[in-house]
Amino acid sequence: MSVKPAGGAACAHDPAPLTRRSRNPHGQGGRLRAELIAAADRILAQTGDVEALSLRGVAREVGIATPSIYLHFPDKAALVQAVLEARFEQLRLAVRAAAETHAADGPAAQLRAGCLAYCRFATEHPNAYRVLFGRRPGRDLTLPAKTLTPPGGEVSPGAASSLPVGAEAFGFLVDGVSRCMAADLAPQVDPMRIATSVWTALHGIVALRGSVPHFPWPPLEQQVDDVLRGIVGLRE
Amino acid sequence: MSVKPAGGAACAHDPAPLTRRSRNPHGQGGRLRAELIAAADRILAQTGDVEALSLRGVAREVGIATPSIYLHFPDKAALVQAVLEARFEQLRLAVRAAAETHAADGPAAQLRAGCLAYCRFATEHPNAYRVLFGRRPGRDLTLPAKTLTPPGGEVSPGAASSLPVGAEAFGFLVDGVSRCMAADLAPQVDPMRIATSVWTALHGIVALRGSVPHFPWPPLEQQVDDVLRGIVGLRE
DNA sequence: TGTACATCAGTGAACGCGCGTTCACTGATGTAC
DNA sequence: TGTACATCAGTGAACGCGCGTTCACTGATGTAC
Repeated sequence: MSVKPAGGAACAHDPAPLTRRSRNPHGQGGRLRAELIAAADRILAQTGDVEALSLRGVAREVGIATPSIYLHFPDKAALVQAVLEARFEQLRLAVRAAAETHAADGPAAQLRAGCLAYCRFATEHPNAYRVLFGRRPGRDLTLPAKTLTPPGGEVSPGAASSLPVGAEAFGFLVDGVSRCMAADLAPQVDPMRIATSVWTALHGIVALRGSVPHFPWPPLEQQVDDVLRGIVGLRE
Repeated sequence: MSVKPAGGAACAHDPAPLTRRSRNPHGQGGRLRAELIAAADRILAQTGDVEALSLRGVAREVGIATPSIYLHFPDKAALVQAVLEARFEQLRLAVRAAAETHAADGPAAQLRAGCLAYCRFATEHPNAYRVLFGRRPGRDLTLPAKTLTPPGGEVSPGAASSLPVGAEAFGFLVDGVSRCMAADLAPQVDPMRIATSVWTALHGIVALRGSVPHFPWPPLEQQVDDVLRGIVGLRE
């Protein structure tokens, strides 16, 4: 007595729905929207490829008919954009939480905690990170603009308006670097310039780990500390 | 009198061939192989997406019927692999040429030239670079193993055997760092560890430029010099 | 020198597939009277 | 309290498309006799 999908004889057009979802009550149709984002996020976490995401695959994962997606998103790009926004928000929250947790430990420890949180998000969710920062830009998908005015920032309004949501996390980084300089824990140089090089260094550390996993990578903490010493100039 | 593709009435199945290629003479069939690699390379340079490359697109670009590709490659993966090998070779040659050109200028200048050549290749061919180092690994495509034994290397044979061809370029990097240390231009630390952090730093510098082009990036040379000072410890 | 034949480079049509999207429809839940 | 109706959440079938790959075929070039 094997458990079979409801429906018995499978429809030839779309594969048999593995589990038939129960319909949402009136006024709660919006729930499906969240389920769709979560399902697409799950699929992207496995493939890491935005282009390879298919609406039919998402519908299969959720257990609905494909056209039902159009009740909540006008097209595929809108669904993908919603997923990216959700992931950027997760990254932002992870970095902020780490920084707040170490607020009492001094600017250097706080900066280190934020950097490590960024790297851990990337290494623990490599495909999600790739989707956020490994895309070629200007293709079908663009992210919504959010304001970014980093302290001491040289970001022109025009440039900032097209920055991804993750730019807020970059603001944390500039802040952290500035505080270390203010506390005389690091040489006083343009914090924006230093933060930029820290960001690229961290990105390189985690991105190459994802692309060349068989390389004998040193411990993440060691590389991050090397960056904080070498680029920011943190003593200790 | 507009110039029309030969054939007049277009076939409905494959789009009309825009230019009809003249057939290769006997014994020269291999020429098409090179043309196919070049065409696929051209397409990838525009899209930067290995998954989005299609045999039909390549055939269109070259001006042949799609099945002709199978005379030279057993399947799509083989063609893509050939393209990647060609691109890796270009990167390797670019870095080596830069290093050789500056051989007489001392180890520091030579290392700097190699690093800049690596970054220039990446920024001048962003999509090609993305194809080489931005892929998620272990998907359908894997690169052929080539031996890598960097001086002072800690790369185990098992790990090295799965490294991409570009690993030879990494060998140049370890060499360059070692020579700077030997000439007492930089602190004597494990050159493999330093070279690894330089590689990730350079990768971050160029990869993020490709993914977030609207960011107010500082000049490439400045960031590279910051890395050589901060990570390698080059004085001056 | 002529001719039958083999080889080589490449073609045209077709296959089955998964895709995004559209369309007319269903059927349960709530609401006005 | 009963009932006609509107709303809401979701469905099933179909569309046209581009894809990788297979198959039997073509037609020019070279070669053996």
